[in-house]
Amino acid sequence: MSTNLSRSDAIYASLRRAILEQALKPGTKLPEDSIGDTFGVSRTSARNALLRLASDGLVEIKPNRGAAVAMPTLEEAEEVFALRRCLEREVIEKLCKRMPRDGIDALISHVREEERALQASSPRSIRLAGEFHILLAELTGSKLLIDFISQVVSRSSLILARFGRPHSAECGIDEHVQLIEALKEQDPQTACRIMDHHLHAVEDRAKTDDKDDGPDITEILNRYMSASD
Amino acid sequence: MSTNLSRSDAIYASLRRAILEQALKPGTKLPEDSIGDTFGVSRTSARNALLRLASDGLVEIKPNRGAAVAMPTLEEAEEVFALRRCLEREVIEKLCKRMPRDGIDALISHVREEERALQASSPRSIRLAGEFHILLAELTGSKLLIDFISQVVSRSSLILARFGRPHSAECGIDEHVQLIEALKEQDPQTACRIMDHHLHAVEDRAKTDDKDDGPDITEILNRYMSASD
DNA sequence: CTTGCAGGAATTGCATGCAATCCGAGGGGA
DNA sequence: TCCCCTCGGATTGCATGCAATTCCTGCAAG
Repeated sequence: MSTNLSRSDAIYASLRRAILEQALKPGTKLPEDSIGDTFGVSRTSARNALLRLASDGLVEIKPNRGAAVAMPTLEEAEEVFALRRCLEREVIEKLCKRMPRDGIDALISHVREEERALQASSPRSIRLAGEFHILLAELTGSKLLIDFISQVVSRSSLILARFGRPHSAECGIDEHVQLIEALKEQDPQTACRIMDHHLHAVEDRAKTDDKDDGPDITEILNRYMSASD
Repeated sequence: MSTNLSRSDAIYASLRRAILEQALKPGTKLPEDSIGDTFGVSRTSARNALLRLASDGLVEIKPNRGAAVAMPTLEEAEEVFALRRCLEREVIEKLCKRMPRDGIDALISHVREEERALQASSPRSIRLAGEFHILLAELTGSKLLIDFISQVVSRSSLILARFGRPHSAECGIDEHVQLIEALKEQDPQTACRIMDHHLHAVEDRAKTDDKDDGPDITEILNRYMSASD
């Protein structure tokens, strides 16, 4: 069966999307009760989802204090980007050695979708920009690498939500296109250079810019209850 | 207070140690009931601990089927070691650039403890060998790097438990000593070479060698209930 | 004006009960 | 003999109730 989605899975997915699309901003409190109520399930399932998000680094859970969307510090931001450079280099090297059939096509069509979302000013564009990098990792075929890249990309999104300019399209789409070109030519030097530049460009958007906590999470969550993409 | 250990924390720690010291072998089933009973808590807490172990990759949870100590495949093993080389290189580069005061001393004293445990044929030696690498990561000061290294090291232990020779001391302690020397000289070339060789030596112990499932987990767990090191 | 402290509201941590799910054993039919 | 189907055991998924913990508010003393 394809309906393998237990209730906590659905909540996990919805919350994750809401955070990655910056609908839930860093610092927003996420009480088990409210989440359970808005999704029509008990605290147990909500708690479960929050635990998983915490292990992804997307929410922080303080004992007896509750969960909240994680607020990465500038220090953590540096750690994330340093490690991300390391991991993305590994991805590029692997892909230059062996790019799966139809890999380039998949990348191109993803970038197309990014462009579409960006022109429509859809909040999806924020998430899609990150998922481009996850798609790169998926093409390597290494489950673990996919996992790790997903984590640093998610955390990067969070960092941009915390420090970046509001609603900045985190990734320059041109750079994605250039990267695809270098990968097609199996040129790891160029590809790494582009990637480094790309990540630096993202990193440099870190400007101190604090935002206050969001008030009504139920209102936001209602928009994210559907499991559709 | 230092007693910040909720019940599920204690269970998580105990199970983790038992797995890393290969007292619980890959494939061993871990029913929530049994664990809860042996630790004197309800299934809720046991479940919580199992969820965290699953996100570490140490146990696999199949929906409605229960949890079991993860059985990594040879394919996954390759992924783990490839990524581990990538991450450990990052650690070495960071440490050659900046080694914290007393870092070398900490490493030396850790190796001493490894030697002691090995001579005593204690099961701790298996875990300590892995923790040497975690200590290296800790010296970099990057929380995220510590986290990722911990994951690949844990998974490596699991792989050795599954495929390696029984009770092999996974890491050659001499190589740990050599690595410390290279770090002291701030020689990343040599350090990386040693590390690569070191990891290859570990990886090469992968010999197909299946073991049957362990019968009495309660008996094993009782030895791991204490939170002591 | 600041400081200390008690009371209460909010929230989680945990235990337990019940229903749902999955797998394997065993019987009946071809 | 082989296959399918049903039934039962085992185990989890989820909901709910209660106790424990934390923090915040307000008041009174210095």
